Parts: sequence; C-alpha cells; structure tokens
Amino acid sequence: MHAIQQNAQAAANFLKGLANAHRLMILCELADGEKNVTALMDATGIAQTSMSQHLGKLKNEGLVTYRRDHRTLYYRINHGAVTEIMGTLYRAFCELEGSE
Amino acid sequence: MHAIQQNAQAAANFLKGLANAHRLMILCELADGEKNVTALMDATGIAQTSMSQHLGKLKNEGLVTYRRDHRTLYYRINHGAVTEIMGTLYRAFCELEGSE
DNA sequence: TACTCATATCATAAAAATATAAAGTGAAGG
DNA sequence: CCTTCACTTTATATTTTTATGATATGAGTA
Repeated sequence: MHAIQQNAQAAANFLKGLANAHRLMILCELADGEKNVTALMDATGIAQTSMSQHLGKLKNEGLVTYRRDHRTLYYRINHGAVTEIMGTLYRAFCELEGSE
Repeated sequence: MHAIQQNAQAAANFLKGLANAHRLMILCELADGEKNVTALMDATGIAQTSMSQHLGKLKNEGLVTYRRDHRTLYYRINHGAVTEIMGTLYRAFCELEGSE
C-alpha cells in the first residue's frame, strides 16, 4: 500500500476528476451506458457550457472517452477504477440510506 | 445506481476529502494502523500546520477519528469506503505501474 | 452558400482549497 | 506555577475550481 506515496499526485488528480457533485451525476448517467451531451444535460439539468467543461475535465483525466456519430458526441466511462469507486459510493451513500 | 444523484453532494464532499496528494499519503500511512501526528509528519514530510489542517479536514468529513494518549493524538481511518477506495487506487496506480 | 444543430473554447468573476507564519491550548514534568 | 511538548487555531496570500456569458467550430441541411 505504501507505493501510493509515489503515485499520490496521479491518484489525487484522478480523484479530483470524480470529486464534484455534477461530475458524479454525469458519471452516474454514463454508468448505464454511453449518452450524448444533450441527453446528459436533460438528465442532470447542468447548463451547456458547464457540461462541456465538466466533460472536458473528465476526458482530460482519462475517466471518460467519446465517439462521434454525425454531429453528436457519445460519451462513455473509460476507466475501470471509476466504475469501482461509483460502486463503493453507491453502497456507502445510497444503499445504507434506504435502511433508515 | 441512479440514487447517487440525490446523494451526489454528500458523496462529492466525501471524495473531496480524499482528493489531495498529501491527504492520500496520510491515509496511506494510516492504512497500516493508527499513528500520531509527529509520526505522520516524519513519514510524509508534510509541515506541522499543514498536517493539522489536513487531519482536521479528514476528521470533519468523518474519514478518520482519533484517540488521545496523554499529550499524543493517535489518528486512524474511520470509514470503510476509505479503505475500499484506497484499494482501488492501489490497483489502478501502483500495481499496474510495476508491470511496465 | 447560407443556415442550423450539437458541442467546444474563451474570458471573466466568484468561491473553495492550500500553504505558511504566528499565536493559542491542554497535558505533563520540574 | 512555569515550562515544554504535541498539537490546534487563526490570519493571510496564493492557487485552483466552478459557473456564466459570449464566441467559435465542425457536421449536416436547405
């Protein structure tokens, strides 16, 4: 586990990609499969410019990738650790809430 | 998985606690078991005031807790999701590096 | 070619995170 | 009670993150 020390900055940058409520909502949508930008805006209520910047950040950190189909860009999750952490968050913040 | 939407802010706040290289290094040390502040400073090289503030943040978010023994405070990890995510990061950023 | 659609980029301002220096606190020892 | 130790809190400056409005781009359509 001590090897994280040397990779701490890379791991922290990766986590910073996730550590925002809007980006979690986006990733939550993408957990179901790929979606285009407009569909993500409709599903989350995030404004266009903001959405584009969040997707740009997720893309730069390698958390998501996309394909183009004509004028439409379809984004999808591109990193196994994202899915793993989403699962951890779901168990910690969603399932346990339901039992109250 | 969609339930994360409603809990996105809480989950994001939790992740923000982790999303910093210095705090990851601290948590990495605590993964071995409890340590006092001076030991954490020696192990990580983080300055005293900064260490205290990082520990304060981790404590406020509920990621760690501590016990007092005389003048010394021993911190330890206090959230199962922290350990899970540290494991995910280790596999993503440490183990795979070793195979190059 | 002009136009619209889907999305990205740029510029800017406000808010949050971080590091550092200085001062404060509570427990123990002389 | 005065001092030291182990640590926290406060104040401040810098950097980073985020949202918003304006503008730009590239792909398809009339």
